[in-house]
Amino acid sequence: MGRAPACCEKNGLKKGPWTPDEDLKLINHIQLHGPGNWRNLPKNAGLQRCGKSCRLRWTNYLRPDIKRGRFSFEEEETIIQLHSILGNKWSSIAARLPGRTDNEIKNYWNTHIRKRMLRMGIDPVTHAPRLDLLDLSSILSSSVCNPTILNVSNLLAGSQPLVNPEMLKLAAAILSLKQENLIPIARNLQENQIFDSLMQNQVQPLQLNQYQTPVLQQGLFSSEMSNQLVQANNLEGLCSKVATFGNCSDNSIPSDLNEDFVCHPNHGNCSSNPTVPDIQENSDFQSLYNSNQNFSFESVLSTPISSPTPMNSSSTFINSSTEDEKESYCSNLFKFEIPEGLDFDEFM
DNA sequence: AAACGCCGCAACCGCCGAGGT
DNA sequence: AACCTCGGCGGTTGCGGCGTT
Repeated sequence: MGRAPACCEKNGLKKGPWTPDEDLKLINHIQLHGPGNWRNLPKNAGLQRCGKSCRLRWTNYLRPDIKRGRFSFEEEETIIQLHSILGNKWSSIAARLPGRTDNEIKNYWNTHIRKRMLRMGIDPVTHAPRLDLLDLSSILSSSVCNPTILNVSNLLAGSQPLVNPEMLKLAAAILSLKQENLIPIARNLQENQIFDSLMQNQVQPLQLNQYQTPVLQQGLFSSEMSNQLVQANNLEGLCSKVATFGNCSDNSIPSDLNEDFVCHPNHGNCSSNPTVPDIQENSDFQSLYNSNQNFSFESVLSTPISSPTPMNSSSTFINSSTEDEKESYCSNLFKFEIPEGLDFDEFM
């Protein structure tokens, strides 16, 4: 696997995947002489590789302290939390996850977490709700508080609609519920501060880069950053509420909403409590985000890099769970899936 | 069974900063 | 100050496995 290194090709050095024999040579040499001096290592170890290739092979794969296998829930939680603070500083994130390499974390982020966040309507870069979803929140905010304001046809009119039509359907669904004397829901939404916080967000999108290393060094956890995480959580709550209602066989739901938002049949929450869905339902993934509200730098950064006790040592691993099961955490959390017809790239 | 397409991840690329001369 | 070497980092690529048609 992997690509052929240009430098190796130029120098007549071997390229591509490592063979077990090469691995053995590299391991034996490092066991005898230790890592380092990568430039001369290949020659001394009898390898037809460039030093850089040897170093990467060692640090990303052969190092004895590397932990293989699936990421635990605790690890995933830590990655997301740290990424919200550090951004794509994979080496810094890896330093807090004993046994994991920056490359492994980067890969896991790009292939699993990032995609899941997109599905959840969370921007994986800023960890804030997606802007198009914020548009929805502004519609809801104004219309729930002042129902005379909303004119759906105006929002969709013109060559460039103000909002994504799919989002508008969601808004229409909520307004429909409100008109069916479901005011408490709207009030509950407001109690979650979703409107205020999201409105702020809409005006000033989060610039997470400003919270990188300098903030870390100061040991501060920005309240604004915390708010962003909470806001993301709140938006999830909104989605949960809306989509849970969509799961009801209630005639108050516009038919076109049900067409586009596929609800999972196994949720069945509406039957037990059809009017006020509980956004605090058990969900590992939701608790993950909820935990951000209580997140402190100390809790993460206090773990020594070389700590003999991995931070997940006492946690419940979900290594045995399949990716589908992890996905189900999300679907349980939000009670809806983005319609397949929606092109995420279109919103990026 | 073969063809096709998607996905995960190992490995490379290119750039940068630190340290030495 | 300028240059060079080395190691590290984030971004990207593409092979191989696997599921689907």
